[in-house]
Amino acid sequence: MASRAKATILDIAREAGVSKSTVSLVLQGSGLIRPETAIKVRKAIEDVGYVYNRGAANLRKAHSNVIGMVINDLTNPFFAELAVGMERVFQAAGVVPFIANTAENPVRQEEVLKSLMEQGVAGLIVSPARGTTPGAFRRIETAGVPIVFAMRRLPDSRIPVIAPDNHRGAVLATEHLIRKGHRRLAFFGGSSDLVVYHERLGGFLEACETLGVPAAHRLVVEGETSRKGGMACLETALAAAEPPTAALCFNDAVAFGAMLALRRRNLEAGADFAVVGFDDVAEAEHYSPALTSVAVDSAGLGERAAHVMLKMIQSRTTRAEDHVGAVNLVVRESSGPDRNKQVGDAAWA
Amino acid sequence: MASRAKATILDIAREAGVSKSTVSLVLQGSGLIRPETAIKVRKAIEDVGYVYNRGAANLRKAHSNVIGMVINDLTNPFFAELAVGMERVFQAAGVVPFIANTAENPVRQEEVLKSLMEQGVAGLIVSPARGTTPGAFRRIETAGVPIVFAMRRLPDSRIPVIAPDNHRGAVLATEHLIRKGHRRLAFFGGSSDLVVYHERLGGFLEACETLGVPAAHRLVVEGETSRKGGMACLETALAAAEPPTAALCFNDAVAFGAMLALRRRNLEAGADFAVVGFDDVAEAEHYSPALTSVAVDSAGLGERAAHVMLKMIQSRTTRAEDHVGAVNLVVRESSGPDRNKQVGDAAWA
DNA sequence: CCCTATAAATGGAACGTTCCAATAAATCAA
DNA sequence: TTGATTTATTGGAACGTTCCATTTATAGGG
Repeated sequence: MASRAKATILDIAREAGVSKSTVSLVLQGSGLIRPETAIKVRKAIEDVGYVYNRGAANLRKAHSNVIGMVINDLTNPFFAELAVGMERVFQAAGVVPFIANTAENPVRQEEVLKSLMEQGVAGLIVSPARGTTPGAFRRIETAGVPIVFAMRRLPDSRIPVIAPDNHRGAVLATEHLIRKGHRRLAFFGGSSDLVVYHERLGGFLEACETLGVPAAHRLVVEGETSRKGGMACLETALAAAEPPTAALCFNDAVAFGAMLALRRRNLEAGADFAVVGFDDVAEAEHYSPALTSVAVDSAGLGERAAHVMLKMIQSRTTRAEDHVGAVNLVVRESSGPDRNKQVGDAAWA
Repeated sequence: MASRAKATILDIAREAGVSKSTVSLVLQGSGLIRPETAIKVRKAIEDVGYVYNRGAANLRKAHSNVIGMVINDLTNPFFAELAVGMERVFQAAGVVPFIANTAENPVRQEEVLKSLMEQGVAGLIVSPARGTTPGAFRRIETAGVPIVFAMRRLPDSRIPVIAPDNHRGAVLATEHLIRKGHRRLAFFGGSSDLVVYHERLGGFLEACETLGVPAAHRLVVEGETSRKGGMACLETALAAAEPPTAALCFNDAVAFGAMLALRRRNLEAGADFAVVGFDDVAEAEHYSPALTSVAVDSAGLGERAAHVMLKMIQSRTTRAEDHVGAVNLVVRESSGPDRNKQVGDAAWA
C-alpha cells in the first residue's frame, strides 16, 4: 500500500481540496483554521500515510526541537542513569533528545558532535570523554549552540557544569573512615587526566589533613576506573611496607574490584579492610558485603542539566550558572562495623 | 567571533571566490575539483566557521545517514551492551546512530518513533517496549523504512528479528539443573506479555518433559523482571507445600533478587538452593556466589543487527532473514557444587 | 444596500543544499 | 588554424516546509 514517493504537504492539500498553507497551519495546530477543515485535513494526512519532514521545516524555522546528549560510557549504569534523567525532562518539554555514546574516545566524540551539529541540534549536553582536548568544543561555542557539561568538566572551559560535589563527597567518606578508627588510608583508582579525580582526591587529602592523618600514612594508588583496576590497587596497597587498613575508591567499580581482590585473599571487606565507593550505583546496595558509597543522584543531576539547557535555549543565551549537586554518604557494610556501637552492645549484653 | 547568522555554502563561495556548486562539490570530496581550488575552499570553510546543514541536503538527497536505535531500557546494561554493539558497526560504516530510550513505555515509544521518522532516518533498529501494540510499526512499514527487531519480537509481526536462541538457552540451563539431581524445579519471573517469556519458559518445560520431571514437580512463578520481582518469586516458591530446590530465572536481575532473598533467610545460593540466571550480564561473574547464567552475547547480537540493517538499506529492501544467536551456559557457583565430583572427592579422601 | 471589520484560506518567496545541463578554459589532433 | 575532446566551473531548478502579504468569504453596522 506504500505509495512510491513519500507524501508531502501538497499531496495532502490535493487530497483534502485545500491549499498547502492550510495544511501547514493544521499541522501546527493553528487556531485560524475552521474545525471542520482541520478534520478534513487530518483525515487526508491519515489516508496518504504522511510523515512530517522536520528537516524541511527547520530550513525555515530558527530552532529545531532536538537536543543532543553525548555520553562517555553508556554501559556504565551511572551514566545511563544520567541520560535517563535528562530524557525525562526533555520528553515532558516536547523536545526530542538523541543520545550518542562516545565510548570514552575523543575521536569518536568529535565525530558525534559534528553529526549532531549538522543535524541542527538546539543544544548539547555532554559528559566529555576522557582525554578531550581543550579546544574540542570551540566550533560549537562559536556557532552559538548552547552546551552544558554534565558530571565531568574540562580543566579551563567556560562552559557551564552540572556536577556532584565531589570534593565534599570525598571529605565525608574519608571522615567516616577516620572516625571508624582507621589511621592508614588509601585512595584507590582514577588518573589525573580527569578533573573529577583531582576533586575527589583533593577531598580525601583535605580530610586527612584536618583530622590529623599525616602524609606518610596516606597512600594514593592511581589505576584504571574498573573492577580490574580496583583489584590491582588493592594488591599494590597490601604489598606496601605498612599497608593501609581502609580505602576510599575513585568510584564503585574500583571498589567492587578491591572487594573482589580481598575475597581472593580470604579477607573480608568491612571486617579486615574497609572499603568505600563513590557514585552509589544500584549494584552497591546488593553487593555482598553491601558497599558503603557516596551517593550522587545521577538521575537528579541529569534532570537539572536538562532544565538548565531548556532555560538556555529559551533565553537564547550560551551562558549559565554552574550547579553542584548535593551528595551524601550511604553507610553499609563494606566500611566495617561501627566500633562504638559494638562496644555499647557488648556492655549491655 | 561568531557571526550572527550562520554561514551557508554561499558565504563560503563568496569568501573563496567560487560558485556555490564548487563548494558543494568540495564538501562531497568530488575529484572533479582542481586541488588548489579545493584547498582554497576548505580554508574558507574553516574561516567562516561553517557547519554543514544536513537537513537541507536531505531535502535533495534520497537517503539520510542517520539510523535510529530504539531501546526499551538503557539502564539495563544488557540492552546498553546491545546498543554499543550496534554503534560500533554503524560508526565504522560512516552512519550516525541515534539512540533513544523508551523506558519500557509504549506511549513513549510511539513518540520516539514518530520523531525519528520525522528526522528522516534511513532505518530503525528496535527493541520493542513491553506491551507494544501489534500495529505500532505499521506507519513505518508503509513508509518503506527498513526496520529490524533486536532482542525482542512481536507476536505476529513480519519484521525481521535478531535475537538469541532463548528456547535452547532455557533447555541447556534446565538440563544442567536436572543433571545436578534436582527433581523439583521452578521458573522465576517474567510475564506472558513478552514473547521472550514464552520462549524461555517453553524451553524449561520441554527439558522437564524430556528428562522426566513430572508437571506436578514444576513450579512457574510469574513476576517482575527485577531484583524485587526475583525476591518475591523466591518467597512464593518456598511457601509452597513441597518447595522446589532449584530455579531457572527469567533473567539475571530476577536471579540476583532470588539470591538476595535466600541470603535474607540465611540460605546459601548453590548449597541450599540452585539458581540459574539468563543473559549473563557482567555482574553475574562478580556476584557472590557467582551466578550460573545463560550467555547471549548481546553486543554480538547488536553487531549482527546493525549489519543486517546496513544490508537492507543498501539493497533497498524492507525484508531480511531472522537471525537466532547462539547461546551457552556459563556454569558458576550459584547452581551448586557438582554432586558427582563431591562424591568422588570424598571417596578418594 | 454599501462599507468596514473579522475570519478563513491562499499564493509565493524564502530556507540551504544537490545535481543536471550548460559554459568556459585548456589540451589535443589534424 | 579549426574543431573535437577533456577538464573545471557554474547557474538554476528542484526538495518540503513556513510565514508574510493577499485575497476571498462571512458577518455586522448604519
